[in-house]
Amino acid sequence: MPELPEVETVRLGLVPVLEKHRIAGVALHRSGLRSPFAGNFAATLQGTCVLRLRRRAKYILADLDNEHTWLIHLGMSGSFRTMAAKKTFKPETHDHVVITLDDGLRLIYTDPRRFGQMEVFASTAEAMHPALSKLGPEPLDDGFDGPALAARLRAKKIAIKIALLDQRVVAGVGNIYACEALFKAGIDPTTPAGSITVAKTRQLATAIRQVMSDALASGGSTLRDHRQLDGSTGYFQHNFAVYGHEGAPCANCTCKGKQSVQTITQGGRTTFFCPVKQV
DNA sequence: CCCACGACCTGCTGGC
DNA sequence: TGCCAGCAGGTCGTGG
Repeated sequence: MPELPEVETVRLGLVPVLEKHRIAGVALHRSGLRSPFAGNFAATLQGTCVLRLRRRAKYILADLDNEHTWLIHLGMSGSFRTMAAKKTFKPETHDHVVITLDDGLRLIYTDPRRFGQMEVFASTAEAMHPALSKLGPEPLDDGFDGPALAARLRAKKIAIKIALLDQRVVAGVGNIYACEALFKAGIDPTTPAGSITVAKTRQLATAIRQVMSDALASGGSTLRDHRQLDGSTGYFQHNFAVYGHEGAPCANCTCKGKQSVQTITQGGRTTFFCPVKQV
């Protein structure tokens, strides 16, 4: 599912469920997700209180009261739902992790494709964590602007679209929002990243921030799997200008529908763009 | 270091 | 109706 707006939407939904609550029980319904649950995963969570939920890039981080951090990545198809612990629970096929909270709520993690990730690590080791240590700037943080982005793109020869998917360049951007931001900024997705002008780089940074915050305000985008905890969908998918619109006139473009949205494959993923606006 | 590509998994869609 | 190729919001490892 999940790029920054979807992950942040899920985090916000988890806050009232987890923060200041004690984990009474952890049940694992298989040995792992993308990789096996590391050694003491369930035992380390068991009995701890969640102090705070944070997000970094596409990771949700829960600070526990035992000096450990619980890391969650939703992969492509991960989602959470809750149900009262009193109810009988019969796990469905892809319900992999079931957490019981001290207030009698049950939190269920479902992930059909199992590209997700869950682990616990000592909080002091966060700065050295392989998945977290190399991440680029958060696009919604104050410091993210044209120069900050330019510094990460400098000298790169790879296509800008591919660079935007690199989490070391900007954190939290995925295929949808990379396409949408490049459209908004009017940049050809195949442009070598390091050759984009200062002015265009500034527009791109602004476009990334705008797309991310607009999507967040809409609860993210639901193509298939993304759900809030109560099962409701995001609705930013209705505002896509180009993503998923191959052959259709792009929104608000100078081509006025005469040209249509086209697709190319970059890095094995589909890029949607307007050949008139994005030059 | 850079980059292209396949692997990891399941489910859905569209074409035949 | 059934089967199968192709594709899907992400990351990681390998090889050139």
